[in-house]
Amino acid sequence: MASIRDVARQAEVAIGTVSRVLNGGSHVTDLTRQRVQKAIKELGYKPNPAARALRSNRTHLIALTLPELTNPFYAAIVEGVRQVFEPADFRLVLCSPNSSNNAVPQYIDMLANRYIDGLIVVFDRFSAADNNSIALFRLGRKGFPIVALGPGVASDKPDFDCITSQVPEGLKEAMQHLVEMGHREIAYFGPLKGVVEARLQAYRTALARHKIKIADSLIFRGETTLESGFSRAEELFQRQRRPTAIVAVNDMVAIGAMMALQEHGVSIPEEMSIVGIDDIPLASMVHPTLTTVFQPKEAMGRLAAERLLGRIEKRINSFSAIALSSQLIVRESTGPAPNFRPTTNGQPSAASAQNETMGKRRTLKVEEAAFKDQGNCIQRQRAD
Amino acid sequence: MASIRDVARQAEVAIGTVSRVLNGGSHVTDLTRQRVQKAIKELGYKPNPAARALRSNRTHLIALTLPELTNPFYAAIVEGVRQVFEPADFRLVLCSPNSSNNAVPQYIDMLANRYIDGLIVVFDRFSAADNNSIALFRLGRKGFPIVALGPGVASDKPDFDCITSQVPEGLKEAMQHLVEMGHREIAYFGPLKGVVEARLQAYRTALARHKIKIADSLIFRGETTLESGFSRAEELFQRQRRPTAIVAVNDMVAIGAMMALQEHGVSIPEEMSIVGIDDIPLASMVHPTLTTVFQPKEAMGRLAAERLLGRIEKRINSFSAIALSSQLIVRESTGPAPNFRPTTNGQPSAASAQNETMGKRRTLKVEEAAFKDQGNCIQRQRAD
DNA sequence: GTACACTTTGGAACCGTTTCGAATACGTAT
DNA sequence: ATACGTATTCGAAACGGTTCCAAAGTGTAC
Repeated sequence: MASIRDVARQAEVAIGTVSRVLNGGSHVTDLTRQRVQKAIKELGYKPNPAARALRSNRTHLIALTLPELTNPFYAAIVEGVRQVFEPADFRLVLCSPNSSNNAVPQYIDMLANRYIDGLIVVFDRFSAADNNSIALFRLGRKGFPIVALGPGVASDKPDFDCITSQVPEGLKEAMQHLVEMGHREIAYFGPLKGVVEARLQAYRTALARHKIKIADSLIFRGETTLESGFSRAEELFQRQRRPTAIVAVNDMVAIGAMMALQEHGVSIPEEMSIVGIDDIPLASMVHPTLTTVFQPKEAMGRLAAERLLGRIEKRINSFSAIALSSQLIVRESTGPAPNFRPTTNGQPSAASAQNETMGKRRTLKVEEAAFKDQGNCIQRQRAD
Repeated sequence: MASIRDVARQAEVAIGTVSRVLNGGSHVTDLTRQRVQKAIKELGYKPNPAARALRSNRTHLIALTLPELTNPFYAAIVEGVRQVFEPADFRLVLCSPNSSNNAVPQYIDMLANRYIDGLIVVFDRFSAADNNSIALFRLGRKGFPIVALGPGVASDKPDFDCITSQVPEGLKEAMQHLVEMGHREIAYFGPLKGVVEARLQAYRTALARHKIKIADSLIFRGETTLESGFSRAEELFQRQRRPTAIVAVNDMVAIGAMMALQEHGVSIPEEMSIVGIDDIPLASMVHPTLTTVFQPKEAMGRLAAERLLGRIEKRINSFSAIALSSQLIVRESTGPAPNFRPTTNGQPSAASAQNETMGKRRTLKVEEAAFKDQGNCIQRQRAD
């Protein structure tokens, strides 16, 4: 394998000159530059990244920890991150959790040990106050480039950037939407703890605002997977009384629930309305299409990547907590509750009036593209 | 940051001695070893991976390219790979395709440029004869540690190991299963080209063996995603005549199809039988549970990792094409075709006899665990 | 022709390991 | 006490880049 010395010999210049051609290239005549580039091409020379990393303290490697691989929400974030780091000539390392342990410790380790130049941590459903986070805070304080990313990461005084989206606000809209259509028994499917706890909290707050009693029996504890949504929905059929709507912690859970309901012949939204969160591609492809709280996933990924790159290149040295805007997208999976008649309509509600021909639900067409590239609501910022 | 010199000074030994304690540790007295280890702990010393990589030509980094992130099939493979590389103190880099380009080129590059010590390429649905593969073959010939992994990777004379599973054989069983239950119009959902082409071929061969005409109208070209399965199944409803069974290129497609069918009120398997391939966890959780061709995913990952590790450590220097066994798992999503009566039964077939009470389908209980850790059918092998 | 400023190039030092030949310490046989 | 073999330990030389300082080259003004 050709080294920089071979190139220097071939081009009849000093190794320092070759290095200068390689990086930036200032203070080199065109003539010598061409000679060097010719030699590089002839020898098929590629700089040794280990040597480079050793001398410059830059591995040009970024890690991105993901709580799970199979949720398309994360795929969109990865895409956004990549859009920033690929042009900057950084390589991206994806880290998923082991079967036994969480993904984070291993990659905290990689950061502390200079395998990677920076770390984007996508917090999972577990508490942000666990051991990993403590290690993360410590590294952040020491100045390692870290960005936290995810649904509802909350930290009062972060030692790194926190990028999130305003899901609770979007969820508030969603609850409003359901209540307006007469839903009073609204179930929640999802974890009770961790970074998505804010969603459950938003659900509760919204119910309280509308003076609807919060029934623990309507809160279904589960994971964030399709499977979990499926099995929670199955549980509904062991009950004598069912809710009229389900709010799911994310789209995968919502779609899992839809699958189970449709299998049992429950028609959506006539008999049951369903709301998801994320707006993954699948949400607009299933039938009925899924009403969901849009998150600007790629924009979150891009923003996280830009902040991280800024820290690595020492352009940025303040920490921000940034929340991108999030908004309800009404599609086909939500409709009026069974028996619901608008209050302006004085008729008594028919006993079990739901059927295929019942008045078609209002379908707001939201301009989705408008969200795709925005989101710039900086909430807090503090100096370095 | 403490370096090996700091440790040597603190422990009052030479740096070479510290290095020996770090690696293996032969030719060191217990006393000095303890002194060194004490110093390492006191200083919080961690070897610099860049320096290590530079000197030893080992980055201790392995890349694994995945065609897509969201299919659980790949998650299982990742898990198997990890089981081998984590104990060996290698770090795993996951690579997913960009929105614009394939994942492979970037990571071929990483291998050629010594960012990583080895590469496991999971071939995607695209042809194995494209540009990437050619670059891969070249690197393989040059002796870079590479293992190819995936459903139906075929190469007569590989310059690296190829790990696959005998899906065509399993699919043959599945077709047999369907034909025995009276199915004559069996659709295929999946890509027509690429490494999964062997599946379509197996489907065709099986039909031919049973003297069933192969109708192009029953071959539904699609992707390998849930969405694709969903939309192909939707297309069925635009036809006046539908098949009685669907064979899908993988479980995600099969489950997508199930979703669409159930939404339209088609009961499975009474009106439509469905067969998947892979046996992802979801397959045994949906209702009805999915009949599928099991692939030993973790075992494939482990085997690929072991071969790769062997090459990296220069223990192995031959190339093998290894196919692990794959087998049909019959669950609930397949049953007798509508109108089907076993030939031993002389009764004329009733006009549209399918209903809930119709004779329960035969349900083979396959001992799944038996597959989990085996699969050792070496097909071809050639010396270095 | 000489002094001076400025650009380009050369060459050495350094980054933090591993490795290997040389040096030392130690134990045993003579 | 001396010689010798073996088990440890030392210390220097890589590995392949980047960076910085000094040297050389070039052009302009006097």
